[in-house]
Amino acid sequence: MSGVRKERADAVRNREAVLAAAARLFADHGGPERVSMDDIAQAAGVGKGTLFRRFGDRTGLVRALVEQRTERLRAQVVSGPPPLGPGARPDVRVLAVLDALLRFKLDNRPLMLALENADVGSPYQNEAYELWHAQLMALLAEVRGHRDADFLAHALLAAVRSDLIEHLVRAGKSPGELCEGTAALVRAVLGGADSPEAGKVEEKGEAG
Amino acid sequence: MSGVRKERADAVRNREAVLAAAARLFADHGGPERVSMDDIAQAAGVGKGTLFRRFGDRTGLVRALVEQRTERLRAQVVSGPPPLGPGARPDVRVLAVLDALLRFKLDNRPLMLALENADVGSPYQNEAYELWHAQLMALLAEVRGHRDADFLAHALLAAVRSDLIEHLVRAGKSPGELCEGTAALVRAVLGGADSPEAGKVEEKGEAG
DNA sequence: GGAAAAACGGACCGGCAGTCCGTATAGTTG
DNA sequence: CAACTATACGGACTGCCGGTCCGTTTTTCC
Repeated sequence: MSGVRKERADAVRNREAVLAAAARLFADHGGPERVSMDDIAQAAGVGKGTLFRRFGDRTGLVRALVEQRTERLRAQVVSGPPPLGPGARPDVRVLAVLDALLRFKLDNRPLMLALENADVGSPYQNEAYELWHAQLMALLAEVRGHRDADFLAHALLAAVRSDLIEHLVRAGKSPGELCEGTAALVRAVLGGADSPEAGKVEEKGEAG
Repeated sequence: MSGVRKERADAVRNREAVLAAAARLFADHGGPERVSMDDIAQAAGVGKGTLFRRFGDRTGLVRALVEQRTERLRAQVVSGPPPLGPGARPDVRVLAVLDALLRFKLDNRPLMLALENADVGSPYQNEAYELWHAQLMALLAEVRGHRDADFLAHALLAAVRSDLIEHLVRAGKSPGELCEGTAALVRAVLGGADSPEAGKVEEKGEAG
């Protein structure tokens, strides 16, 4: 009775080995473009054929890596506890989401930089982007109406793009400064109040 | 004394031929990564050696193209007539600059997209970026104080990045909608008022 | 007109993405 | 446990591309 055979154990092992090796090499070398597929295969301890059979091509590998990395964060936003997840006030949540995204990218700096630069237009081809955008747009609409919510959500996300973060960090900005800047942007977009009272979004951590 | 010889005529001719060919090919193929240097050389009617002697490598070629394209716009901002150039009120000028940048990128869509994606971090290695940023930061500081002006200037520029524009256009947005979105973002950042009434940039007394 | 500087061009080199297929192995069945 | 089959493995192989090198051609200057 041949139904569907399970995925072979060695295949699973190899796939994970490749993803792990790729993540490390991309991070080490600061960009997927700077690592050859041969190097990845060798570091993972598999043949080149295996690598390409699994992931199709370089882009496929990068995409798989993106999905693996963002899944955790996505889960937190979709169904985690407030303020990131549902339940918090929309204004609070906008800041929480942006802040989480920023911190996530700071924590995975070389990798996320590599991933967003995978190829032309890649940050916008990433499936996760749609999610962040839809989420932010809905929240913005709640806070300040539907007008321009679409574009403004894109603008907020653009402000935490990996290469901008990289640029600022290299220019000497501290993570705290970036968080503070992001918060200021969010405040401005949310309702304009620059003063804390109008839309006091409780300060999250960094700006302590 | 004959210390310096002039640049040879054929060198000038060839350099321009290469730049023109590269611009066209990049635009046609939607990205500098998708065009081989051989193709560029052939399209320009020069040998490969000539191409590399002039521009060093692919990056150098792209950079030269960027400079050539942005020079006009730069001149307008630095020393053109208001509202783009000096003389206009800072709040007006912020919008004018952003809007000009947006329109410029819309007009040169495939090329600018290609240029900004030249390689990792490229939009921020572009010399012109420093100019736009410094300009916007100064203007923002005038309007709303120095606090966060640095980051907010970056955020504004991030909102008109070529790949975002490309994404939005492909998603069906009209240029008008993009301008409108940009304007909304600028209003929010400038002083917070979103509705034309509630708190425009403050009182816009025309005659200062 | 002629010599030297400058530039030209395309053959050439090393390396890399992606393919192909003979071999090895996990899983299954009796 | 042994045989058997589907599945996966791996690395040799191919074609292409970025960048170099150097003999040849063009420009400039006197």
